[in-house]
Amino acid sequence: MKDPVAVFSDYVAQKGLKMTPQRRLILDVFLRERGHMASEELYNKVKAVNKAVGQATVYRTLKLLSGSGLAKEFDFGDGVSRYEQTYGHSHHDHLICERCGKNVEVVDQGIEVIQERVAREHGFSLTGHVMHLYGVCADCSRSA
Amino acid sequence: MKDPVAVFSDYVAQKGLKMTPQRRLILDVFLRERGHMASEELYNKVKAVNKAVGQATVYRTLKLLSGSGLAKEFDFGDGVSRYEQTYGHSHHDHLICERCGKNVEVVDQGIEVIQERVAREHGFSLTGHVMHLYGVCADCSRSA
DNA sequence: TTCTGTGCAAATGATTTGCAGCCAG
DNA sequence: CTGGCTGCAAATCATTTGCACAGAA
Repeated sequence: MKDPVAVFSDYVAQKGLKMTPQRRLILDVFLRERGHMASEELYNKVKAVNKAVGQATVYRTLKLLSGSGLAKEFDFGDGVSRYEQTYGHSHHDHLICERCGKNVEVVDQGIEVIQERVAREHGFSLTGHVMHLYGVCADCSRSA
Repeated sequence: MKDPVAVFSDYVAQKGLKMTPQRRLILDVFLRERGHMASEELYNKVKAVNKAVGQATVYRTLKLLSGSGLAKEFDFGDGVSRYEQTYGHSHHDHLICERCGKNVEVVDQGIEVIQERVAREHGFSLTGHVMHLYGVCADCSRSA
């Protein structure tokens, strides 16, 4: 399995685009992080390494990462787009606490199978899905 | 079962708010529609009846409808919030065609049950969920 | 009367885009 | 060289908010 940097280089090259130091830096910082990250968070972490990088570049690069398949864009319903790593990360859904915002990644094979079946029943071929379960986590319901 | 207008009146009264002609008009227009509607679409339809109604009032009223339980806010990932009627509509998930945007409402009891179980396993008490299945519909895959 | 609601316009906040110069291929 | 990049600031776009007046309870 190629390393993510190579995946990105290939994607960029194949699109006739260029590999720049900014893009490499943003990719590095992005890969170093776990979980979901908003563009602005990433921008701040990137600035910590190189203050000269512009916010627009981070936005533009995140789109490229998305296109290359290394990142996936998520929208949790607060007006901020978040991105999560998909490289070496298996698919998962989200279990979100409405009180504290805690975000747990979950997978259930049963759900995946049924989703496929539901789609097929309606003549759809499934390409992806987003499932967010909202609730109250143990900690929050205890301290309520 | 009370009619939706009564549900809204009660909600408004109980909150110490007032029932105004604008709110009634917006509610009427909203109820007359099927499917998912963005604030601006609703605003346009409302304006067709009464040009004097302001866009901000539509936004504000949609929030109230949401709070009253008559509407549910949805975010499909394009930066626009959409609302769908929940009155007399049972819960459902969405099956969305990536080519033509077709949006089919689906329910599967099996998924609902598993979702509950998954949440419980993580100590969460579930309050709601959003599930969007993305794929290509029969029509689009035929004409591809 | 007393607040709450409304329309309008200005304010927000995230994301995008135009531009002039820079640099990877 | 050349067309793609970058940083900056200005521009968008959906949504929110401040305000003075209007109107429901």
